[in-house]
Amino acid sequence: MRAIRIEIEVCVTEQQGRDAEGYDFQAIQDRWLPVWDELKPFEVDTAGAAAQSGERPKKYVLDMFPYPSGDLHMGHAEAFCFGDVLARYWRGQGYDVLHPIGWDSFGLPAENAAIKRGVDPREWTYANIAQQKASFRIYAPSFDWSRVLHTSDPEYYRWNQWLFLKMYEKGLAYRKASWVNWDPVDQTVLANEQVLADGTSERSGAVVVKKKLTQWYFRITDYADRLLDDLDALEGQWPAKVLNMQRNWIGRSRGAEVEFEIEGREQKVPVFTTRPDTLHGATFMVVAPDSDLAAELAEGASEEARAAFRDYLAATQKQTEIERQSADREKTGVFLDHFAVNPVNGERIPVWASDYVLADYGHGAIMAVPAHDQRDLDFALKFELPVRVVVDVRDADGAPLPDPAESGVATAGEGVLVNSGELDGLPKTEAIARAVEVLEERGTGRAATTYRLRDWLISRQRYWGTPIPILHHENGEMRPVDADALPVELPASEGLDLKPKGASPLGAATEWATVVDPETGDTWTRDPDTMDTFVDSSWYYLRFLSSNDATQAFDPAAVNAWGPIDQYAGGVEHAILHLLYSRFITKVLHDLGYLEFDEPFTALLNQGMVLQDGAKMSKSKGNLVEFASELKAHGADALRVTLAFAGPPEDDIDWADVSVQGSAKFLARAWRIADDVQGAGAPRGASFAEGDAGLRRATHRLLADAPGLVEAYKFNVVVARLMEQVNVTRKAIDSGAGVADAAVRESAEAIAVILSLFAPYAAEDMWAKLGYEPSVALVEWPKADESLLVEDEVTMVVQVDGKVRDRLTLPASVSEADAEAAARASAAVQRAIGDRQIVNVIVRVPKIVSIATKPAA
RNA sequence: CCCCCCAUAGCCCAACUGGCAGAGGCAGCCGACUUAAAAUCGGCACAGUCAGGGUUCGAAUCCCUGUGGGGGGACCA
Repeated sequence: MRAIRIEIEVCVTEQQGRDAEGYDFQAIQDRWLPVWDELKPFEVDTAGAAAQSGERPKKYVLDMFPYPSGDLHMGHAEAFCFGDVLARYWRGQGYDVLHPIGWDSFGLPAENAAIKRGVDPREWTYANIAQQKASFRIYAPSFDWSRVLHTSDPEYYRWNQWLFLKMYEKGLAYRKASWVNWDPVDQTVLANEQVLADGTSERSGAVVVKKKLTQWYFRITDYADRLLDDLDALEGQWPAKVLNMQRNWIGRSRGAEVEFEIEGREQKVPVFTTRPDTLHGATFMVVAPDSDLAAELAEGASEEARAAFRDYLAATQKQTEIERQSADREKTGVFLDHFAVNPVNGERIPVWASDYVLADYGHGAIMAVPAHDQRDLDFALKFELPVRVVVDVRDADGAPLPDPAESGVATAGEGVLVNSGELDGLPKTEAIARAVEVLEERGTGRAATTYRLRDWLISRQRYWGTPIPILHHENGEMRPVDADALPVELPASEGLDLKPKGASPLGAATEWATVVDPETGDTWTRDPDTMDTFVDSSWYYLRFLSSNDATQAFDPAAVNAWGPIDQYAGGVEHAILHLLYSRFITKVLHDLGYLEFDEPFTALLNQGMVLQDGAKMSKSKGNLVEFASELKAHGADALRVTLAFAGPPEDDIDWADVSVQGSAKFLARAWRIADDVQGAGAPRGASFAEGDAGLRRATHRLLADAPGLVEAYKFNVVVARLMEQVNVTRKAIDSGAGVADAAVRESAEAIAVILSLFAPYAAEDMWAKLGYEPSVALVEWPKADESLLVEDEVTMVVQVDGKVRDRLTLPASVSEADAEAAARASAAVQRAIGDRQIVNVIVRVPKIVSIATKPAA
């Protein structure tokens, strides 16, 4: 294995040596990197009046900023390739493009690496950032390097703290005791969004357990409706998949809240249901065993019932999320020795506790309608509770479905209400509306909506994050850190035990944590938790407009002139997490008056993953393709072209399916055209008008089509079109118009300009060979000449009964009548028609004539 | 169980959104160059669009059903 690798490298080296006069990516990279370092072609002024006047069109193009866990990998290569194609494209269309870069540099990997190796998380983090910066420099995305930010810099996270305090002021940040997701490996709490569907942590992979803890939350549920409804406006601009995921995640459910009286209890119990129409079929009530209500009811129950409940609750809490979620579990539960009163018919119904009811959804209690809800039916059959049909549901043939009590299958479908008093005879939808009216009239219920979305748990019991700027008094009082005392800087990690142990390491930094009020002499203690790093990334895009501003989080004027992001690019793994949080914070900042817009990302491109042999690359699987070695072996251009050409950007790329050599070959062919023109071609500034018409048409067709293709993210097609253009230009040089023809120069220039989206080095070198100054990245695209696009002659197809029977060469401007006449005159067409009778002729000039026939009468 | 997306040459992928199934690449084959190979250059071949039904003069494209794959949600009331 080792030997083969060396041999290959030797081959490559020899090849480079031999091609010294030809295309040599290494020499080209070495030539242009220092020039670009000097030129800084992508720095933009966002603060000046001109930049904010809107006189020149702007585009804010952003790639999701990287986490500095080691060097860049192929995933980064792909993501930043696509974002850069778009940034470069808009520059070529005459836009002022802001394309910044930064690092999402707080987070657990740094801390875990620090624990493992006994180094400061800072050192590890900033060393990795330096390495990634160096790799980026060679990979050469068109970043504005003047506005780099790192979220772990105090100058950044001080504004994170500012944001937290703004949220706190508005009541959007609060502390509560609740059952939370606890990661037993990383020893910290997690937000709901960080727990995977299988109940494991998205970070550590550990099975998440539930703990009751007091934690900080952001009140994202206040924004649930807006976060859901505003997705509609992103339709077509965001991938359908992400919109679908966000909608599912927010999970709005409309129905009604019904008040049930419980015998022997003053307060009524509210219950959420999507089917208020089936209230007459509610034959029992179920409450979540871990809810306060269950505990309270058990308290007032018989000794026996109380004991049974205690055992049941203990058993429930021992289960992991995975056990709890496993499909078709046998229903379990205990009778709570209480009865509720059905508000519509006064019926006395038993109250049970069962773990199929969740404490934190709705009100933690349900009305059970076993006839029309499978879960309730399973429970009713297990514990021999009554089942009453209140909706007459029929099958497709109109026959009544079997009685659920007999069949064991609940009937949840459409039907007409029965046994339901005033609702009898109404179809389901109308019955729901009427039921809500009745409840409201009687004051026993109202229309209501619930959400799957939970408030965002933002505190973490770890070191490497933004300290929460809150002080605690021993009397339980809390107060925010004064704005002028920000940032609350992290204490040095030296001397702190960073090992996960369930409590924040900051709590042990006694000197740091203790604050004495100079006026009162009172002692306060700093909140020991740090913020979820998704807080950091929820607003970083605003900071880029003024990343060096020490006086404010962001400059509202600049942000409103340049925001929102016109084009965001990144991985689908953030479909919910980052994108939802960022949308939320943007809406909050909008409501606080800082932002004119309330959606952060106008258009979103999700790139797929880079796989190897059908599997995600990983060291443990041994299928890792190293970005650094690929970059060294093939150069930045060939890598970028390969990634862009592999397929639609949102599809996964299997590295086994693509050919970097193929891309290198294409680049060499493209480059040689400029080389040929430099040697013997038309001079710079030559008039193209006299050039070869056929080649010119191809060039202008490319210029006409490329913008639409780029804007539709069809980068693979643009590269294919460039390959085609290189092929026809080669042909023109070798066996056509010849290298001196002006059309060849025109084509070479167009290739260089469009190629610069994908292969900035090769394109820059071509541009220089064509006699121009750097940088090609700043050149506005030549416009397609419409007059060159029209063909004089076209091939028109004639179909008879759907089959192609002839192809006619006709003037492009042919009239419908002439086209039809020509079609009818064709011998092949006449043969196909034979003695059949023509019933219809459809003419679409200049493409097709379609003749429909029937047998002669 | 519910929702969303996808299926085109051996492989990766195009097809102006209803109008000749093929742009591009990989792999393959033939030829040129070479002592030979690699590289390079020139050329060739390859599928009727997952299956079935429907709408239409005309369907890869629209509709229905199914199969296969990917993703999301899910004891959510």
